[in-house]
Amino acid sequence: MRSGLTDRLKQSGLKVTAGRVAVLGTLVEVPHADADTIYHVIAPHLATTSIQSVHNILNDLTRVGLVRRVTSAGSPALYELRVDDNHHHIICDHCGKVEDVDCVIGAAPCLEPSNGHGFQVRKAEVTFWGCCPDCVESAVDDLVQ
Amino acid sequence: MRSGLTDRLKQSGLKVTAGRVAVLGTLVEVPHADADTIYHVIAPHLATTSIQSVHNILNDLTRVGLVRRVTSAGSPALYELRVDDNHHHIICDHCGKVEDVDCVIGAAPCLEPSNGHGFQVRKAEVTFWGCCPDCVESAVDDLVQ
DNA sequence: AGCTAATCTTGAGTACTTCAAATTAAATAC
DNA sequence: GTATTTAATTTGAAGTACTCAAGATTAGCT
Repeated sequence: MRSGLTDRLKQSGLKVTAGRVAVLGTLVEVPHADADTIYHVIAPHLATTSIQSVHNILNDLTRVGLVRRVTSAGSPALYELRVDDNHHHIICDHCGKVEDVDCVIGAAPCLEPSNGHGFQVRKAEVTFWGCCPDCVESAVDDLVQ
Repeated sequence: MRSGLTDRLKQSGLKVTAGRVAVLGTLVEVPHADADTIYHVIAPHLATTSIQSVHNILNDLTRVGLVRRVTSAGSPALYELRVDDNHHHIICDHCGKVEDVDCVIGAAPCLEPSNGHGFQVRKAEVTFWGCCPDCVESAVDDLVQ
């Protein structure tokens, strides 16, 4: 299931190393993982690696576009395998679970701000915050915007 | 121009202290400021305060809803005076400048994801990334998604 | 197999933020 | 106006996420 990981590295001009394949492999299994999670997944298989190396690898992969970095309020950065669609994320307020969301309402209405202040808009990120099904039962909270 | 700051604190059940008024006053002047910026603005007027106190105050103000915390990739958190509309932000890739953007395209299309994975959606955050007018002249970069 | 540049390892260090205990100040009651 | 009570601030320490840099190692090429 992790076929082509080495090919993707080569095509991006990166050398194929055990660490990079392991990080990519982890992201195949865990769609949204932070650096620490990835480290704990691969550490048993790569005894000599470290959390710094994982950050290093993730930076490299992000730089060449194999991986996408997602930062959300008050949590460590998450990484996901880059898919070239413009999907977004929904995050659970309670447990922090992250799910992908296809771009809202048909086309991509969110890609054009009504007033860009003269900015050249390059991309738009949409993050939904809410309560995941598992947490909905436990509490019904304030619905402030 | 900073009339009503003390009233807002009282209405939120917070005691009116010099530090809180100063932080709110700073946010009136500087619409998007991080904790460090706020500290440097108020430090000359409140010699005994500290960056930790500023964080403390900002947390209190955020908790009661007087201030909104905005986190963006790779930068310290920014704070702004809460306005109860659902406006969003556009951030410059180069200089980090932040501007407000009214909610895209008329109503609030972004508040309903096409597939919520069963989440109870509470709010949506839209962040636009681009190049501000000042930086546009210097470089025309890659326009990746 | 040998060379070279890229990559990893290791340790230290930085930025931002949080925590906790003692001090201080604001709001209320007197 | 003063005392009381409760909340807020100060101060120091610590934690988390991440970056930097120097030397050791390894992938990919010839």
